Amino acid sequence: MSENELRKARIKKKEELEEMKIEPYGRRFTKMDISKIPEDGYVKIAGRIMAIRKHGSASFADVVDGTGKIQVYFKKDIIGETNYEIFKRIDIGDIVGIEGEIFRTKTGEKTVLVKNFVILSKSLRPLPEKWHGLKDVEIRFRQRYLDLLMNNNVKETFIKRIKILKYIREFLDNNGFVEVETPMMHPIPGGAEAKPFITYHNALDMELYLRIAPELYLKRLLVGNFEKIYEINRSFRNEGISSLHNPEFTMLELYSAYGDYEEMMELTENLICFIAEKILGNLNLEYQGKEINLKKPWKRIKWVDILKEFTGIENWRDEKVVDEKIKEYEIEIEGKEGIFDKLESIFKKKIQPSLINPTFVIGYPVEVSPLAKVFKENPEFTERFELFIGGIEIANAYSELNDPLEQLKRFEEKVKNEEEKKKKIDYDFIEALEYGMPPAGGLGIGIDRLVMLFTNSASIREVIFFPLLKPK
RNA sequence: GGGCCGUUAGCUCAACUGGUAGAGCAACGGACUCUUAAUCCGUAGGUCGCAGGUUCAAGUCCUGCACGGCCCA
Repeated sequence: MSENELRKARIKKKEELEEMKIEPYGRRFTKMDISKIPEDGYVKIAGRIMAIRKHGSASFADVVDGTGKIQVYFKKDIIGETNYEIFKRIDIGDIVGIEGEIFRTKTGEKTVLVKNFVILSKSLRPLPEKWHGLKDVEIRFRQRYLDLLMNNNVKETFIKRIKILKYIREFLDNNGFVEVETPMMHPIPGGAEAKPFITYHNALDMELYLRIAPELYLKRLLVGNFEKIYEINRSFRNEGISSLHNPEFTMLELYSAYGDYEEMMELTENLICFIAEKILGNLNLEYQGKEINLKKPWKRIKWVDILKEFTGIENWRDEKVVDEKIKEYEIEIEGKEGIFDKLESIFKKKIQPSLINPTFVIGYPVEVSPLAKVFKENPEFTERFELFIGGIEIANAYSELNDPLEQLKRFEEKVKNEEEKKKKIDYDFIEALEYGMPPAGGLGIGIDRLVMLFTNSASIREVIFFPLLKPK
């Protein structure tokens, strides 16, 4: 039967129910969770019919709610002729409310003997097949509700995501942090290097940018004497889509006044281990076939050292040396990239995939760290680290630059002309710094990627309910 | 943006070197009052992603496009 015919057959049943004075779309129904059904007694439950096994005048069905699954038994003797006719018009996918007696079948399965039932929602479209589930990735992402309905492990993944967020809040709240909210619409995009989405405010007649990072606003709060703050933020970057990138994504950013990047390393270790103990019960993680051990302390290595170790590059400021390696590693370059883009490409290709166990890479060049404080003894590098686990970049943190004039200089170095300066430099932020921001440690953790690790997901789309897809 | 792969019934998948498009589940009709991938008998269901082209003949070969996946950038 074609899709339309299947739908028509169900609409016909709906109309027959209406002729029998049965509402096909019911109302408030007080029910108990299926997972809490006792061993015996009388219960009222509700849920979706996921399977029906008809045996003439008696039939079994599986009912699923948000908490679990139970078998129910419709018997003509018990519910009567009329009700059995109503039952016959129930399809797989319909949502029903049921009351009845709990008993055990011959095979020992806990079952509700239906005494009474109502139809709460008549489903007009057939669910995907019960045995193989829904596999078509495109349908899984576009119609996530079907994915959640048919594939149990998908729901588990998202429940883990929800728990991870809960444990992050629990950990931070217990460690003296407060959760704050800052704007998602920015007059000047800042806090990261990324192309923003542009939007427009009619009444103010101005362009606004969806935030690429909350950093500059959170630091304003440090100026305002908030000391330990975090924001679990949705940010938006108008760039490519890949198994690690969704245009909107969730990040944790936190700031600790009077701290530094070393404090952030300890905090990152403690936070992720806390989550691991809660979610996994231990510190051993398997990600895409790779064994990861989260036991503290995690490896710490300087950026220059790891660069040298994996590539042999010592004089990394020499563009000729870098270009040679680009050639050697067969990395394609669009031509316009600067030396730091090239170094990043080399890092991503030759070093990052090897960083399976948690590794803090410390001391990035100041040129690629415009918001970070430099080392006192070596101003070429910043007090910054990136954390890699399972070959994925998970976190980025630094001792926050709190010298307003130095910050302005760094911003100005990034822009080429006067016109761009006006547009791109957040002078309002500089002004805030001029009132005095305490030294601080700041940390950003990619939540989607963290969830990928803990759920062994190969793609970020597996951990975002509705990843961005082109409309069909 | 580039390369490779995929798109066939509502779902999961077949269809050999081009030769009348198939199965299971779901659906529909029937039998059946302890099944659980219920079983048994029967029926129906297709713009083979879209548009061109080659050919006597295209799901199959060629070109373009759309969407998706993986890899690269």
